[in-house]
Amino acid sequence: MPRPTHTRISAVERRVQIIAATRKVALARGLHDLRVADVAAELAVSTGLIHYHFATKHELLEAMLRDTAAEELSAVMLAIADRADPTAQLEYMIDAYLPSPRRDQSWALWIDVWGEALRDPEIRRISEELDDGWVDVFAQVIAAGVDSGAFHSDDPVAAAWRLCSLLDGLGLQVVLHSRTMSRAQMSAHVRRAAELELGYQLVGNARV
Amino acid sequence: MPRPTHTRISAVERRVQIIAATRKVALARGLHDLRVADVAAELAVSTGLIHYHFATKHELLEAMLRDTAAEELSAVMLAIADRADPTAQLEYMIDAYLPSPRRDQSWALWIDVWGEALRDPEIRRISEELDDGWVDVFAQVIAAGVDSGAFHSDDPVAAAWRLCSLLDGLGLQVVLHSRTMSRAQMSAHVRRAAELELGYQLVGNARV
DNA sequence: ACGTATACTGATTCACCAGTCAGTAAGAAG
DNA sequence: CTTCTTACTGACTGGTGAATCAGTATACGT
Repeated sequence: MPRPTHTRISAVERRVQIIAATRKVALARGLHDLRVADVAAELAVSTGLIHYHFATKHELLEAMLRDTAAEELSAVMLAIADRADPTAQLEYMIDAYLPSPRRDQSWALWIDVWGEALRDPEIRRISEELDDGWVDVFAQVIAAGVDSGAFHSDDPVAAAWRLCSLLDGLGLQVVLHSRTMSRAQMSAHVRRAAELELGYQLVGNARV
Repeated sequence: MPRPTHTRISAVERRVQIIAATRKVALARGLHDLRVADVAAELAVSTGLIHYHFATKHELLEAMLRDTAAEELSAVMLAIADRADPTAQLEYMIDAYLPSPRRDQSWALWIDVWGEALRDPEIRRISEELDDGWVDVFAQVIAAGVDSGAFHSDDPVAAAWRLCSLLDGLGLQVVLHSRTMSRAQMSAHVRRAAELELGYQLVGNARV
């Protein structure tokens, strides 16, 4: 004799709630260890409710990742729009990409996503769009810098791919093997690579 | 009334067999989807036998990854020793790192390992040692090239970390999003980065 | 007030798979 | 040959967690 005890809210509102809770659990426990029951517990609702709104766990994760990726991208783009100077924009983007105590969970999430993406076309698509998004923004900033004479590059898009990929590879080291590489070392490496790539000195580039 | 029907072999031999079978299954099905039963099936033995030699699945994976990492590293080092010229050595290493139809499975394996390493200190250790190993070899080759005047770099180890991390980041794109980046594009990116980093022209560096 | 669409419950089902264990035989040692 | 160690079997157990579903209450429209 099951009986609902909780507040009824509209389906759209509930979906938003559930996605937020899913993100919270995924960041805390990791994508791999996330159980539908955890998400339900987070909202103090039944597991049945989660499945009422999302047919499968896979669908739930997909929605949450899509949402998170879009949010991350729009946050960077918004922050970039606030700055006029390409130099300041590049500085900001590099800082925003670096792992940090506050962002380590998010890095871990996307590293898990890479593994998931190997097996799952939908997830692969989401990860691809996020990567493309970052590269686009980097490329725009670099192109603007080339126009203003602050940087030079004969191919801003290619330079953006190299910078982004370097950030991915280095970030992986920092998150996985913090003993081997610190955030400060990573920062120095990226700044050095940006110097070489864009013929430009970023501030605060301590030697490794 | 269980009864053994198969050839008895020594424990050491069997362990080697099982590790090889585990690697095969992991490459084919992915680390994530590997079941102990698959490994047993691969050798046409019982699941009990696997657990007789490896107490847990985790122990089995650990042994297999340790083995695989060591093998990969010694293969590169051997190939490097065959070449006297630092330029040829660097060429070879970059080619060996690039994903290819033959190596895609191995890339997928290590990408899965990154995710696993997030949660597992032992696996993290193995991945760390492999990465350190590659960087060591790169650093030695670069240092040799600096001595011979072929490259210049004021910090071969740092340059090696940047090259290796770039390779990881780009390889990820190729394996995950082959539509976005091809092996040829990756190759061009790496060669371009090596040029910038080492002040040196590698052969065959087509523009992207 | 009444009916109906819809949000929600939670016990249950179902499948999966690592790890166990009692029993069995090969082959080395004496 | 007998004994004893060691490799090996395969049915079974136990834990896990996604997904189901019959039943229940709420809110909204009429």
